[in-house]
Amino acid sequence: MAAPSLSTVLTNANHTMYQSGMSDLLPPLHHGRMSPDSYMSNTSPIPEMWYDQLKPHYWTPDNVKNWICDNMDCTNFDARSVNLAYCDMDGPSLCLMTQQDMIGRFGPQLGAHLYNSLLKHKAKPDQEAELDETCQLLDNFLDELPLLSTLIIADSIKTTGLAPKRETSFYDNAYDLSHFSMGQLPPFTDPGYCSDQHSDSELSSSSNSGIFSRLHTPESTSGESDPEFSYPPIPRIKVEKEEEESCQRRPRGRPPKGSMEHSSLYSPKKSKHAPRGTHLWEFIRDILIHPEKNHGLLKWEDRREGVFKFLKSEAVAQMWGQKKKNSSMTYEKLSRAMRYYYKRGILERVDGRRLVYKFGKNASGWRLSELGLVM
DNA sequence: GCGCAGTTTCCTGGTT
DNA sequence: GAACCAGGAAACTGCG
Repeated sequence: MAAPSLSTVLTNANHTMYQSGMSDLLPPLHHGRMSPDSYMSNTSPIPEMWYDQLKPHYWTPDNVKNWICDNMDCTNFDARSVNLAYCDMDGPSLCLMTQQDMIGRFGPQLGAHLYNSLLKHKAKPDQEAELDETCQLLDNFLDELPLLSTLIIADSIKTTGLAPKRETSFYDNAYDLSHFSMGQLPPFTDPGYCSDQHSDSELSSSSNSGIFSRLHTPESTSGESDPEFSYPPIPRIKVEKEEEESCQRRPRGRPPKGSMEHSSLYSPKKSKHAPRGTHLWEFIRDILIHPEKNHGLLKWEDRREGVFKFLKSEAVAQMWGQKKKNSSMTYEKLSRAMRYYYKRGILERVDGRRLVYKFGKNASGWRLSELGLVM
């Protein structure tokens, strides 16, 4: 390897920056994305290649340095011939550079290589777009639905005997909680499930930050939050007949006991071209690798080993149910599906630990190397 | 229509 | 006692 010196220097410089907390000073990334280093905030070391997950325009100075290092490594370039100060720039500045600028700074060989690499990165489709559906689901789930707030209210009633005061007018339009006493809380309602009745505009009247600020997730970093959400099953109230009819759909799986008589609900109606969607383990993975959207639903126990834990098991199950248009999903059912992954090597057992699972050899897309190295 | 993968639902029994 | 785990069995959906 001809370029260890500068790589080492830059890596050490990065490390010093991170350790000194300077990364906190980096400007926030666009689109609400977190800086790559914060992906690793749980248990993992500093990422060196997270720039690969972002458009060059969003790269931080660290991302740029790592990118340069990688290119020097793969071209066996002698790092000693590069002025370190030339590497100090952020993504937007880098994107403004012409090929001549690159060659001027880094020489004809490395400069041309860097310029081509930059073009590739610019043209590369955003990998995170693949996660948009899950992200959107997370946003919708936390932003539009009363579930978690309902749980908070239920919890509040359970502990104090009093319903918490409502803070926004959102529920006044969509769910008037004052109509519900304990045991008659409004059901988890899926806007996609009944999209005819509830347009996004009707339901999305509050910002993420507003909802998030109202959510209390005190255990989100402790790993001991499930009891917080160990609420009794929320009874479903009857919905308007009109809504009911439009939302009627034969649920997947074995029909609930005693439901076979209701043939109107189970008339064969198949949409051959409905999208299959992601699998459960992919859904879980996508939540895990999007910690900025996670908000304490799941957390990595051991990022390198792929060990993770459900912090709000029922909430995740409800989200999964929302994705699959199945409002009766529970953690019990979700966990059964998870256990089927053991046989297939997608998950591995983690004995003796509740709510803890581990990605297996047949699970992909969660490893740092997969997320950061693939061009 | 068939077969299969991937759940979903129900269930029993065990553990924490 | 509740929540969770394990796994068998049956039923269902989506897709080739």
